[in-house]
Amino acid sequence: MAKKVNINDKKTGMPKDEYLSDVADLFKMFSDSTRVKIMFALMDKELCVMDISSLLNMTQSAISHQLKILKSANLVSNRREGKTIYYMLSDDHVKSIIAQGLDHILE
Amino acid sequence: MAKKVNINDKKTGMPKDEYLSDVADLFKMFSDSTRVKIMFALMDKELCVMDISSLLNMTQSAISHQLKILKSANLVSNRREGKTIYYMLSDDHVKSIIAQGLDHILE
DNA sequence: TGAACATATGAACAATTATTCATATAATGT
DNA sequence: ACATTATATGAATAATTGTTCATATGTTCA
Repeated sequence: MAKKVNINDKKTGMPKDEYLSDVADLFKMFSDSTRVKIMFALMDKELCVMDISSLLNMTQSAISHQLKILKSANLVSNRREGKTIYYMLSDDHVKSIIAQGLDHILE
Repeated sequence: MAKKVNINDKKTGMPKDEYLSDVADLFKMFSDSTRVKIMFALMDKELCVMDISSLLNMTQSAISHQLKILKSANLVSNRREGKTIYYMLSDDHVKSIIAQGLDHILE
């Protein structure tokens, strides 16, 4: 039988503060339209920084800053190929979270 | 045959800016731990403002402000019963979004 | 080695935001 | 009408955050 980890607080019955804070931090990554656009663009294929900045019509610096934030949250990863650095989603969850968001607003 | 609404931009092939901004705005509602806690608490049952503030150990005012924000995003609704106002989730999407967030961080 | 290109980074700034405090609104019971 | 209880709201404040600008780092090729 699989071990069941208890994430709930004994008093409130809710998940411990830490977990719900982590949930909020996760969604914070999706709460900025630039980041959402970046992640959406990466759903199909990997892209380099310049690709993304011209696709979104934003400066290389702005994109680079946001990519760093997404990477620190482990939502994107990258690989270098010569001078170019390609970014990709690091997790299928990203796709389904965005899909669910679109679902909700289009309902 | 159902009518297919095109939400994509012709140039980029991505959903139009407006939609991805709306997605970001939706997730912004889930990007604050107080709001996440409130919505989690409302998953089971409706609660009045005082219930929520004592459950989360926060002031009535802070909770009231956040409830207003959630209501303006149509994520919660309320009903009055005498002096008391009960809040509830207005949408099953809320549950599944939070569940998916928890899923991701617990994986 | 040096020029050219791709990306990263730090500081600064404006804008947004969550909470607090004080007070207002609304409903109830006496 | 008045005191009490429940909730809402406006202003103020501190903290966080996204973008810009200037510059640094790292890679390639001649």
